[in-house]
Amino acid sequence: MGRFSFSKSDTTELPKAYDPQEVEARWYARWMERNYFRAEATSDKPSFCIVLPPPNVTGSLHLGHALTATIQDILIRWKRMNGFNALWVPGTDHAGIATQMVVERELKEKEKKSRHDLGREKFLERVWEWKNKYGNRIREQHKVLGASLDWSRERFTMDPGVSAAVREVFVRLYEEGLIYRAQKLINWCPSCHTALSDLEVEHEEKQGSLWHIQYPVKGSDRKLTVATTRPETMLGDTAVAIHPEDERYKGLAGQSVVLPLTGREIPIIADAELVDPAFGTGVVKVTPAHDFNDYQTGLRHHLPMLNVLDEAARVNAEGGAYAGLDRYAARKKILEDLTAQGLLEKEEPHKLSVGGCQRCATVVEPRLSPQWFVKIEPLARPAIEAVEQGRTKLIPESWTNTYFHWMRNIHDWTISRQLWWGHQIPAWYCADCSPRLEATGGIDYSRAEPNVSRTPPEKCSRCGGSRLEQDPDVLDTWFSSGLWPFSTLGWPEQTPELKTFYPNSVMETGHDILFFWVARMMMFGLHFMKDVPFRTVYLHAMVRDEKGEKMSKTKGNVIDPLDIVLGAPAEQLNKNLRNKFPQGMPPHGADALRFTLASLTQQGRDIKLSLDRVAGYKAFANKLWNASRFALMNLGDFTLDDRSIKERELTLADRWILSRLQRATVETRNALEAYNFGEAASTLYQFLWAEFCDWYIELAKSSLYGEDARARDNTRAVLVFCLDRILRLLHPFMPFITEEIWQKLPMSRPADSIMISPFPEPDASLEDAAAEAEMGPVIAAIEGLRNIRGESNLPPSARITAYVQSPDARTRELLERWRGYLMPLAGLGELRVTAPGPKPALSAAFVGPRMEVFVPLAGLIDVDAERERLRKEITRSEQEVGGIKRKLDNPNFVAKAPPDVVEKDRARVEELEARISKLRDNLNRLAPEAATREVIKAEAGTVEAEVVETEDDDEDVHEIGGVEAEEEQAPEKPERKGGIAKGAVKTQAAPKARATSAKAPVEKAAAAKKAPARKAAPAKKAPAKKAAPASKAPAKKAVPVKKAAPTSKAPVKKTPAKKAPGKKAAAKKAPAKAKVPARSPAKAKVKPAARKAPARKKPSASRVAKARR
RNA sequence: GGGCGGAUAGCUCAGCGGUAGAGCGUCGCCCUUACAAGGCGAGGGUCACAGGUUCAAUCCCUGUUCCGCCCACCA
Repeated sequence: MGRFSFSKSDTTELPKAYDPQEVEARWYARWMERNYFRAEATSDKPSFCIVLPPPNVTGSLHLGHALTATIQDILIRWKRMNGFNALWVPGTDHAGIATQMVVERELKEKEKKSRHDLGREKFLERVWEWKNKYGNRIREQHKVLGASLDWSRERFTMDPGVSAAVREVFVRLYEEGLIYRAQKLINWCPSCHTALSDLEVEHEEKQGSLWHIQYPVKGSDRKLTVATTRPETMLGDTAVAIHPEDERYKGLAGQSVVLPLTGREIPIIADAELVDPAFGTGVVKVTPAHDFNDYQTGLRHHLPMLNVLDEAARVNAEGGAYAGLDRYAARKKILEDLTAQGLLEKEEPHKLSVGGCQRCATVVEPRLSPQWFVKIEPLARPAIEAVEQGRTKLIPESWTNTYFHWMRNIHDWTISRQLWWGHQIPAWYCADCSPRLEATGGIDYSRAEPNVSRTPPEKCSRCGGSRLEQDPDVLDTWFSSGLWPFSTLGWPEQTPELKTFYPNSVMETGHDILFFWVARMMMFGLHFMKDVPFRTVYLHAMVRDEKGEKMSKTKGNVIDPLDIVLGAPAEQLNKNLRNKFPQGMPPHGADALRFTLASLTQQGRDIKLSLDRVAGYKAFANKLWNASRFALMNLGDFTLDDRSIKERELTLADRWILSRLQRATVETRNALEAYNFGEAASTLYQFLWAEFCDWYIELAKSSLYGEDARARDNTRAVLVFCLDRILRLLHPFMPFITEEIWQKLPMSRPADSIMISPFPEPDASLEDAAAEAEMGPVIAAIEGLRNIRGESNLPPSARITAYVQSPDARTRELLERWRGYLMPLAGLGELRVTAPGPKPALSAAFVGPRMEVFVPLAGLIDVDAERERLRKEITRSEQEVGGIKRKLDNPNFVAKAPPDVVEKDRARVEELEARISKLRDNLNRLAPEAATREVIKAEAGTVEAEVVETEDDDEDVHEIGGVEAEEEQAPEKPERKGGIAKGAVKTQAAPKARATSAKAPVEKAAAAKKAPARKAAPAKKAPAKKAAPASKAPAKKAVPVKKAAPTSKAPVKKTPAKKAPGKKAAAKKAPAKAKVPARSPAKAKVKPAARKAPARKKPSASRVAKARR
């Protein structure tokens, strides 16, 4: 496509805060209009295809769906930007039981009717109406999330095309003998009145009882005691079993017992498989029609199978006196009767696992009935092999074993359901030649032979009769979804789509449907397409609430993803959320939700979604917005041309950020390639915030605001270049905000939307190790200075002077050259870079790599805090060096560890020791005794401040007191020693000379101003402001004008009064004080404890360390 | 009864042989002209417990204890 050049009108200034609502609504519509989601079967680009796991049509998206949509959209957008013909197929599932139940419930509530009252045809019309009414909701929700689905290919599992595929598969499997009909014991839901597959039964451990019941042996006085958890099934007993080797019951096999209550006579059989002599009494009642074990036993021994329950699990006519009773009522009655007859020996507590219906939780009843089955083993075998051979790969890999285990122990699949909503089974029974039921005269389906056919047959293949009735049952929902990877592409027609997009590239879904769905797709895909349905299966975790609990309506902890995105009034929220958001949930935007979900993605575990996290990523979006806003505000009429960025003459910061960008690009791509969405997200988060915003933008200001027009334009170019790349890297995660900003960048665009422009390629030539190395000292110096400032609680407005001494000419040259970075970022008023020499007296010091940085204390640094800081640094370094030395002292280590590791440690020791000695040195110079005797000579221009000999110059001390404001400290100053405040005092050695010196006044101003502004009095700092400036700091330009307050020192005087407002004097000081005394002891304690802390633990330092790496 | 995960900072989680990282929360200073949904600084961890392998273990092996999940026709 052509290039779309930037036009000025596009660059409206960005609003100050990002408003996702407005932006998101706008872009989705535009993408749709322009057909960007459409993938063509005829494209010559490599194809990449994902089919969306079809949600239930009548449902509504939950967070699990949002996770699915997010991950898949990331993959699709990423691939699309990488030049793939990326197809993402949307669709919905008819979800048999679930949907039918919903409609039935409504019918009952609104019209007090059952589906039988309506009849099949009418009822199905209702369901379709329902589907048409609610079926669009899913689509709209996906749009809100930004999912780039190809809506032109949307499918529904009961569409004519997909239905034809279902019939085709059924008929072919039947013809191949892989689908059969049989009367077998299956799982039956007495409430839904349908058969269920094994998977649809959920087992739960429950506390039940084991009842011991006596069965009189026929023709003797002996009684056999059986143990059972389900006494009601005794009505259907057709034998009693003992273990053949059991001495206790020797000789009984072959005799019979009289079944209590019914008087029926049943045989005693010996069966080693069923009976475990050690369990219970060693005698088992056998009920083949109501228990899977007994069923097998019944087959082995050719026992009669006596069904005593009806479809609702009530006792049927076979139950004699108990007929009509519900199974549990029957149990109760039976136990009572047994007790009355003295046959109930005892009842003991017993834990057992009970199977419940997945849909309605009703306890499932094994039931003998005619059903359709898929003979699964022949289909499972190739599906196992495909994974064994790696033709399909599961991610995380740990699922592979689970998959194998299940597939190797798989049972035939019960596919018929006694429902109305679904694919009616394409089998017809002949009314002329089928066997009839005696009772009703209807066709006896358990014995009838079906005519299986793709279309309704004209006549019966057996007798030629034409009165054919279709099998009333429908297929398991998963039968049709199992075909999804090819049925959506037009199969059984040989469409171009099928050719282009099968096998699909990735199947992305929750691990909870590995068996339900993924395994079935594998089997069907391999069988009918002769190839795996997809190359990769990515299984994501389950989304839980922030406490790790499953979200469910009954728990009331469900969070609707759309509420997170769009916000919601309080009354619409669940109770937890309502507590958290009494005013209603604020909108977070789809981008923030998506980024959150992507970040939380990690292998094989539950995802606990916390809204605080979402809020954090909303802030991230805002950060991106504002960084862009900053750029746009500072671009002037600049437009980035197509010339390579490297041809420009770049500053250190420019080169550095480009190098970092290159690394972030590689890392992001690698992470995505490996499906590490969380890592990709975190890489981008860190890069944008901690490197681009925290460092680059700040550094760039020096050239952006500078005089040099060329440098300014070059930095503008780098800004735009970086933003462009960042936005593209981020686009798959945050499609909306990235598009919105990208459209405003002044540059020529490769396409008119970011979503179809190329994903950033790594460009090794941008990597610039030299630039990263050069940034090292700059960053180190800035961080060291900030640390000093921070520990003394200096306000940002206070300018300080820094003396940097480095033995290394290169370092000195660098710092000198890039002083434009150091000064603003470290808040310097003045910077002197020299070779090592005399150190400024009474100064705070930072020992960095190949450099020492000094900040004269003159009036603003808290000496006590500074000492503390140094001690801390020393301790840390000592601890680290101690550990390493211990290692080096071990001859084995030196002998066996790789030489580079040893070398590294040696170097580290050297470095640390040098550092420690410098730190000690600096600490000593701050020793209270020393301090009293030092005088700062470093006045105004005298860079080379000298350590002044010990002259007792108390002036500073006095000054201190005199230094106004500063302090209310006075009162709390702990003891003084030799006139020097020893406690945490903002001391300042302020020789009178200082007054004339450059900085001093400034700091004073700052200090003064700060005092009043104490946060203690949150609201009004207004007055404070005024008061502040005053002091002797008249002219200093260093003082921002605005701050420089009016005139007189009068205000200053006032300052003392400050305690009144409750500023620090009152509020903060007090606590501080308390802290101080406590501090020492505590400190002592802390110190030892702190031993493990390595020197560079400060986050920023490590961040940068990383950055430098 | 099998199998699979997990146990790391107050919380949620990364890291997975060379003595620990993020986000949120906490504490301190700041409304500094991109952003207070913000900036700067700080504090916070015997990496569940016990053995073993190794020069070196949060990381590998074994066992234990707790959590969680899956599978299983345990009368």
